[in-house]
Amino acid sequence: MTELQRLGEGKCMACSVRRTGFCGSLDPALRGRLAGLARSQEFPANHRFCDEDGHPGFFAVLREGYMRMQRHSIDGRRQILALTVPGEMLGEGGEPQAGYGLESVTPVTLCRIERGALDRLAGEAQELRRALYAQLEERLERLRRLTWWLGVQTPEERLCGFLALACEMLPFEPLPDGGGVLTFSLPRSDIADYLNITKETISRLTHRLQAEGLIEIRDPRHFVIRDPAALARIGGLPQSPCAVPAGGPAEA
Amino acid sequence: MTELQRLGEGKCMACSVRRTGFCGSLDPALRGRLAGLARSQEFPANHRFCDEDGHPGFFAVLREGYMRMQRHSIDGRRQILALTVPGEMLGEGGEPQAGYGLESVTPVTLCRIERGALDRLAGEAQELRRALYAQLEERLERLRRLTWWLGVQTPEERLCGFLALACEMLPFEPLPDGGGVLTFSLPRSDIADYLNITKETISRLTHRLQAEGLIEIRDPRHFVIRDPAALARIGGLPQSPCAVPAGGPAEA
DNA sequence: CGTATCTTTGACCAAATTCAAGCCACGTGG
DNA sequence: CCACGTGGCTTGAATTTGGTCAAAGATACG
Repeated sequence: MTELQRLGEGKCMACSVRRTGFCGSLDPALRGRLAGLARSQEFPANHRFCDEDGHPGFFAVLREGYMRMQRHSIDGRRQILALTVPGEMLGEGGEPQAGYGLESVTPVTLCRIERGALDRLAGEAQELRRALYAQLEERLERLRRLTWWLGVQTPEERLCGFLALACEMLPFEPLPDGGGVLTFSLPRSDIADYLNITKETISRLTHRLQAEGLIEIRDPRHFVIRDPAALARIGGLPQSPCAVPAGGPAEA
Repeated sequence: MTELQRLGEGKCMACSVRRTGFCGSLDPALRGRLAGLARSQEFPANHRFCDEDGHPGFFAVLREGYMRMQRHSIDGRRQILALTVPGEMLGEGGEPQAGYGLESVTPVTLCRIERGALDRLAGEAQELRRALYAQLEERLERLRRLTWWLGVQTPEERLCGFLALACEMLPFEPLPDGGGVLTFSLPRSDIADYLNITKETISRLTHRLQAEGLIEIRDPRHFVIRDPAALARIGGLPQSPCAVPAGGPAEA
């Protein structure tokens, strides 16, 4: 009930992810009702939202920054099971989800809704239920892709697939002569623990891809990618790997 | 509308998975309504229900046998993303799920419901929606575990985890002096493609585990497992790895 | 008894990890 | 302005592990 941080219609109207991702999939009336329940909050990088012993009724839409959901083994090995980009929701399952930790990768801004209030609204609004279900299916699909990567793809294929996807999910500045510049805010270690390769291997592979002319390393955080589709092909992704809410028909 | 194969109340009453898994999670009245829509069908081993180009509105509960959901790469590598045991539902997502093939591992008996009829019933019965959502979450959780296995666990750890889980999901005949006999109907190659190791490695590992006294190989399809919990520990699983609908309290 | 299928075993090899050190950009403080 | 420390990235050499390939057992079934 902290009036201070209440989001309200005005701030929601101005939100950059309002028309994308989870919020974008709702109709304006419902989004308005949700906005009334939401509070915006900022957190620093590497903030631990909940540890691997489960987390409380947490639900939020990520407005800015990146988050990771991860798990550690006793001896320190880590697997990142999901990376969340702005516009996506967090805390999809109603369950405690013990065993997984949720942390910010970069500084983040969340649009947070109390679990109970969300559940009450979902109880009466079928559309919200459908949106939540759709997000859960999207999560499942992404996890299948990750499982596929980890299972049958070589490190090189995984990295290529990841780069191709990154062109659609991370900041990607198109260049006049084709392709674009991809900006990573994620450190190598997080990419490594997502794809289950070491950061050394990422380094070796990116430089090999550069030698093959597939990418160009501007600096460690900026890659020029001339042909994302070529990477997608190596990574074994379908032509348009990730459903981006842009309306243009895919070229045949 | 094939009256011949209609399940009806009687056959549903006699079904072995009626009180477990998906069906067991529904209340009797709803289960009765579903039974009216269901048809029982049998299929041979290795029957392809849908290939990797997507499948039509398929929904069923597996009554007997095992199924696998898998994906192939162009050069023949395969990843099994889910193994389905009796009592579980198939075709969880409403979506076409392009990219994944669904096949029987052994001869199977399905209790099949037409997608449209299921959706109509779900539209009016909140409880059914909840059950479907719960199954989707269960799928997500299992896939996370598989991702964890593939990502950070060694082949030995994966196999141990798999064996421990198998004690709860596959036929497990308790022995008087502790432990029990585990029966595999799955060929090594399917286990291998699920855990992403080769069948040769499975063979080497099982024999090593036998040498270490953790298991005893009766014959290729029957293992004696004295202490499933020990395997679960090696496999990095929580104490009671899989929620089995048996009511007994876990020992501390 | 032969055939087919599945499992087991052994020898060799490739690939990614590990470990170690070096590099670079950045911010701090003298 | 420059030394210095820090964190992240890169590079190299040695090592290990599980895969590949090939062939031999085992089992079921006609």
